[in-house]
Amino acid sequence: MERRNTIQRELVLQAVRTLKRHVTAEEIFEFLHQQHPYIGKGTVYRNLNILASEGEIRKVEISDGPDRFDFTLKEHYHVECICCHDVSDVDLEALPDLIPRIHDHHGMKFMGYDILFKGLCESCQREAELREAVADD
Amino acid sequence: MERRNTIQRELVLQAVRTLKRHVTAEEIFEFLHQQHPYIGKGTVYRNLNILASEGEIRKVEISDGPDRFDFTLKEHYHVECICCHDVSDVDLEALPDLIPRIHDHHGMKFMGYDILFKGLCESCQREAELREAVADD
DNA sequence: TCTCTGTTAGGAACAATTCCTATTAAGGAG
DNA sequence: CTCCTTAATAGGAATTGTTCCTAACAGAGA
Repeated sequence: MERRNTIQRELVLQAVRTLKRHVTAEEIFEFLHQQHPYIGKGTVYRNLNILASEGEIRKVEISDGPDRFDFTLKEHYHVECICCHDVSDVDLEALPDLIPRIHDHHGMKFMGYDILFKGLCESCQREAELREAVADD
Repeated sequence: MERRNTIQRELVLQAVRTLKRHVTAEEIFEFLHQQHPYIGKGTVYRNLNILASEGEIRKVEISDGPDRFDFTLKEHYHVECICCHDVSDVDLEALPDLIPRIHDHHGMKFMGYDILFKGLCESCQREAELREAVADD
C-alpha cells in the first residue's frame, strides 16, 4: 500500500498539463476550484510536491515569489521578469560544472545548485519606454 | 525631504552588524524586540529592504525559506544546507559570465542571475550517519 | 464482504511579507 | 526659535503562500 490513486491527484496532474507552463499552485487551485469547489488548497500543494518528487512534473523554486510548476521534464533554466514576475525558459549553452570550482568546503558536502536569471520581458520593456516618454514632456 | 534618519533604521542596521551573518528578518525582529518592544515587524522588513537597496547591507534570497541579510558587501555565493536550512558562504573561482551564453532571447533583456548552492553541512552529515548506524542493527 | 493499515483530503493554522493610515522628522516661513 | 507643511516612516492589520492535523477513505488481505 504505497501510493493511492485518487481523483484529486489525477486532476492536479491534468491541470498542470492543460495550463500553460510555469503556473503557481494558486493558479492550479483556482482552475480546479471552478469545476470542483470542494478541492482544498492543501491537496493541490501536496499533490504538486508529490508529483514533482516522483518526477512527473518539475518544480521551479523562485526566490522572490511563489513556486512554479511545469510539465516539461527536460533540464533547462529559467528567467524571471523583475517587473511582472513572469517566468520563461532560457536556452543556454551547456554550463561548466560549478561544483569542482568550489574551494574551502568547511566540511560542507555540495550536492547541486539552482540558477535563476533575472531580466525584463518585452512587454515590460515597452511599458518602461512609454513611461519615460511621458516623463520627458 | 528624501531620506529620514530614524532611530528604528539605525537600530536595524546595528542589529545586522551585531548578529552573525545570514540572519532572517524574523531574527532581527526578535533581537530588537527584546530591547524595544514597540518596534514593528513591518519596520524591520522595510528598513532591511531599504538598507539593501542603498547598498548598506546585502540581501540573500532563498527560494525555499525566508530571505537572509548580511553585512558583508563583498560579492560571494551562498550554500544552503538542504537539511537544517542554514546558509553559509562559498569560496568559488571566478565564474565565466553566463549572460553571453544565452541563445534565443525571445525579446527578454537579461540583467543578471542568482546562484544558490545546495548541500549538507557537517553536523547534518554526522546526524545522517548516526541514523544510518541505528537503522543497521 | 469486512477489517485493518497507512495514505490522503480539506481546512485550520502558521509563517513570511506587504499594505494602510496615523505619526513624525525635516525643511522652510515667519 | 516656533509653527506649519509635506512626505517618509512606524506599527500593526491584512494578505499571501505553505504546512500541519485529523477524519475519511483506498487498497490489501482474511
